[in-house]
Amino acid sequence: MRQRDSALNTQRRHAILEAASTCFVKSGFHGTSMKDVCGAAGMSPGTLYHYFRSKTEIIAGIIESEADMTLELLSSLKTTPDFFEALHEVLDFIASEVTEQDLALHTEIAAEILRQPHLRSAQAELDRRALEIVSEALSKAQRETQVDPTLDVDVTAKLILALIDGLLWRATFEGAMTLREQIPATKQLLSRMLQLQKERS
Amino acid sequence: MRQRDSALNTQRRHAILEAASTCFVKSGFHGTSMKDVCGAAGMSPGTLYHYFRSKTEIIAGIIESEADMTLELLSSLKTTPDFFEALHEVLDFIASEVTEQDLALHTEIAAEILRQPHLRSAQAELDRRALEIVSEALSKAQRETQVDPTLDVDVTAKLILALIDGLLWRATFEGAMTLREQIPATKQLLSRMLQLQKERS
DNA sequence: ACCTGAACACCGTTCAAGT
DNA sequence: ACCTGAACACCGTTCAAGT
Repeated sequence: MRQRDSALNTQRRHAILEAASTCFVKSGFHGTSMKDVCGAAGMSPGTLYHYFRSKTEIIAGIIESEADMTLELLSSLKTTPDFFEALHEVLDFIASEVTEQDLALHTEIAAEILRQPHLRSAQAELDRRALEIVSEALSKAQRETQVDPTLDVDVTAKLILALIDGLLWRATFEGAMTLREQIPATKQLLSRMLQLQKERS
Repeated sequence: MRQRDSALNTQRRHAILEAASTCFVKSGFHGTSMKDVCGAAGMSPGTLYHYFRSKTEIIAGIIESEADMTLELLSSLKTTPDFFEALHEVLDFIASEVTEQDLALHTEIAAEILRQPHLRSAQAELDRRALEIVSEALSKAQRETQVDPTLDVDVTAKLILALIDGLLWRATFEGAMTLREQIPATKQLLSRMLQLQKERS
């Protein structure tokens, strides 16, 4: 994407993303003007537009760095010997690391993803990769008879991700504390959903 | 909220909401200017601002009418003799009635809810009422031994709503068709989650 | 190339003036 | 009260000019 990548270039871009994140958490995406970001980053509008072509591209930069972390987190599901233990670790990580501040930024990002077609297709691509990781992890767990082999892995993977997305969405309104309270029940739900079923009536 | 409610008043407000919805579906919330809404509704800016104090208040009006439908849909869970049948009907309704256009409007609404504090607290209030309905329905189903009595009704109700929200959120990127394909697996998941458990191991 | 800051186009909202 | 449309304040972005 970027043609040149000098030390100055990456340094300035990073500084802008940091400044913008701070502003977005404090005042929201639309509550902060480009002038605000310029002030926080200590540069003029012309300079900022030299490194980012638009306000949306700044959000895209923030999304990109968050996406890497998400995919890395999910990857542990593919390498672990115990699928359920790894799944619990993922949920615990979300519960412990997600602060009110993170949720505020997540909210601003989500709102802008919903609005901008370009960001939406980037998110769709991220979702596809996340889905692939979880599907493969489920297949592996099925082969090792840890997970009910009658389940369709793609559909099941989508449900798992939908559940996590829904929990984060609701945490936006109810706060990080309520999210944390949901975690044990979520683990139980996933166990009942995925584990080998006994014959029943 | 409104002090006077003459026929002209309600009629004009309704016309504005209709015009705005059409514009938002076509161009998005930020893609449509107040001038666009004025044109679609056939009135000048001054007139529009006579009936709605701001662009946000227009979205608030749309949300209000959608919220009523949501709560009414969930209410069937409380009155039904068969909880699972009613739950399946709710899911089927969502799958059948939600068109790509509905999702587009839902997306714009969601984005703005995330952004505006005033809308967020309105959404939180709606969530609280939805939660109450589902919790009560679960309690009733437990008393009638249709649902596992060891489950915490509040936590379980939140999980059900989170799952539905997550499915709708993902449908935003993957389309209404994919949502429909998820419904059978969602029913199975909810059955495993809620039904009386046989002893195991 | 990297940077400045004034200038431009646009949009949400207001308000003096009309009926 | 209901309505008009010009005017205001603000914001994302650009560009001539500098180094």
